[in-house]
Amino acid sequence: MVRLVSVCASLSDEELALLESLAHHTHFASGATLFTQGREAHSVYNITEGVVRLYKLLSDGRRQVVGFALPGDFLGLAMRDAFGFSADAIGEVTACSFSRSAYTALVDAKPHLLKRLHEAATHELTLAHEQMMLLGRRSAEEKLVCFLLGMQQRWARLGKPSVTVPLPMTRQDIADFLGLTIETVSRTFTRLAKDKTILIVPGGVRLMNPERMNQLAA
Amino acid sequence: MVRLVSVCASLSDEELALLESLAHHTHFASGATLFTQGREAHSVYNITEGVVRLYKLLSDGRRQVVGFALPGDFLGLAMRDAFGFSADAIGEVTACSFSRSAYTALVDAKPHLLKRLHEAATHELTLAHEQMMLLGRRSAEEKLVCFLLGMQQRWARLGKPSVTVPLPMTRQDIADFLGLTIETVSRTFTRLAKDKTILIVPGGVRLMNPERMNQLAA
DNA sequence: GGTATGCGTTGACGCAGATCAATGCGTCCC
DNA sequence: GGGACGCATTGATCTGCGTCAACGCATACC
Repeated sequence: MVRLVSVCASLSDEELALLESLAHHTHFASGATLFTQGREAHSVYNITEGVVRLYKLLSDGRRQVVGFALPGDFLGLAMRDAFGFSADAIGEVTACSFSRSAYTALVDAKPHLLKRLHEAATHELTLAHEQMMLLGRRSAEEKLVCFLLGMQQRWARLGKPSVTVPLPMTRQDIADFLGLTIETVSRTFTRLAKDKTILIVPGGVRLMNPERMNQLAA
Repeated sequence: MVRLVSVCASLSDEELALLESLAHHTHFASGATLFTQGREAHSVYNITEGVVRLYKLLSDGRRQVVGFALPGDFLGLAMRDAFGFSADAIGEVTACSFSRSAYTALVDAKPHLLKRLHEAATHELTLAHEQMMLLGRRSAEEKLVCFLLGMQQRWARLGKPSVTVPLPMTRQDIADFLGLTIETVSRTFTRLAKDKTILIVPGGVRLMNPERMNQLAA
């Protein structure tokens, strides 16, 4: 889950063309699986359009969503041989896929590309640490507020800055990302809406009091 | 928090000597701070001896321990300019430190070293995802059992395989790592000891029923 | 129209783990 | 010795969030 845009910024036109020639454009229907935890990782994906849910399962069915991949994000890097988590499409998704061997060969040949990938992985790790703080030490309200601010920032960086944050994932997805239940997520949304901190709109949420939210996210 | 042993396995003798010549051996007293979250990252550290607590703080003092660094682990890689977390010594610690600029130059010059570092970072990310699952979806008992098994494995990989797991960190450190309170950690230890699943010994824990523990960790 | 299915909301109640508080038990230092 | 301090344990009580259950409200299909 690494942004290709930034990764590719260090490539020459020639190298970009090479990368493009290796890519397979693929479409995934809503709910379709891109790949499954534990399966051998043959491909690497770059999301072109849509949102992807990344998650791990426990044997008894408990689920932890480890992230949501947005357009530009790269999937399938963080594994030696097998995928460390599953990924499926939230709504329609288009992606470029690369064969793992071609990807590995390219990376071996281009050290500055590797450097970008390493920077990206390192950034992911920082985000993961933030998420640990959130999961281990924050209240339900703080979790939800941090989530909304985080999604807003991510959409903004993709060139869609807005106080209205699109939330294509279900309440259950959000709950499994934040370590909560669907009921707690729903109740917390309702409470924030009653506060006039947010306004719940179809397909998302409008941030009405970002100042208070930033204060809660501290 | 990346193991230098594995990183360095890909270096030639000459390169290892170069690395060694860049290193400053440093000693830290019990409780001493190696570096602080948010400060500019001038150095990179490799732990030689002892255990280091890695943690983030919230403005109101809530703490999340993001990891424990053991001998061989590398610290200070996951940041562009500033440290993303704080680190301090649990007991006496010795470490090699490298200036950040020397480290950067070396990495730029040795692509295969970079590749090792990237693999290590990627492994860290996988562990971080596991920790998210633990923090978001597991019960107190499961958290503790997973922690103990994880520490046992790490000591084993360092060449100290034993059913007696050393726990140099305080109960508070463990609590802050697992997203619990000190009281819950203490009570859960006591319950596991009454079960005869573990035996609490000075400075650690002896695993008496690894089978049951593995089952709980699922 | 009817009813089935999926998602979200709301309410009543229960419980795992937090909080508050006391006690034990080392080690250190005077 | 004794008391001060840091860490761990244990008990009593509280509470945030989970669980269970009902209901609302779309869209879909017969």
